[in-house]
Amino acid sequence: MFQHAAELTGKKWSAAILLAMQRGADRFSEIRGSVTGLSDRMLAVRLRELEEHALVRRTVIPTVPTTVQYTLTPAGDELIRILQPLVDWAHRWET
Amino acid sequence: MFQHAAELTGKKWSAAILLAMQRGADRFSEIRGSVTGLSDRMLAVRLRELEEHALVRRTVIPTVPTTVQYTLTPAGDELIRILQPLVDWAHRWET
DNA sequence: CGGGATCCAACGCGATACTG
DNA sequence: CAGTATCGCGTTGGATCCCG
Repeated sequence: MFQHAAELTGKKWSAAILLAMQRGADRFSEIRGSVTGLSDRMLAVRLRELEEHALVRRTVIPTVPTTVQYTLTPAGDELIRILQPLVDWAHRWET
Repeated sequence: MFQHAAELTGKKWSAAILLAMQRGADRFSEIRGSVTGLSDRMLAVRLRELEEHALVRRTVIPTVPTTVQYTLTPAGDELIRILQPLVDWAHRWET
């Protein structure tokens, strides 16, 4: 059901995180830095959800200290493009 | 912010209600009847939210007993059309 | 750097019962 | 017909502290 997609993207920060990733943020601290008000915990929780739903892929890079890279999967990439009209809609009708 | 739109449509039943209205349901009991599992309370709550956000207009018709008509505003109508690609996306990627 | 663990207040929403 | 009132519990999400 589409309900899942709507509830997932409707959750606080989810869409903001995806949009940040689309803008090029691919590391934990980059995403957190580009979304104002987002806490460590919520970012971690959301990333796990997005990963479970196969919208985001998590890649550990064995450097010291280890860095982790997050990339959009094809499904995630397509979703974020679909979300764009919604962003435009919000601007058009906002009070 | 578009966050509001995402959170609003992400709430349980919201999108289902809008879709029911697009399919022609314009009275309280019609909407409730066309969305399986939807309770009186949740429909009333959602309709109030949607009305506050100017996606739905509420019109009281002074008959006996009084009937109430719900119609999509231009904003609501546009939103529901924007939501359609999301529905398609969900079908395409669902596991 | 990239998180996990815990605690807790606020919210979401289903069930039930009642109303003009 | 078109709602409102109340209860009760599960879920969310912010704060804080800790870790490899």
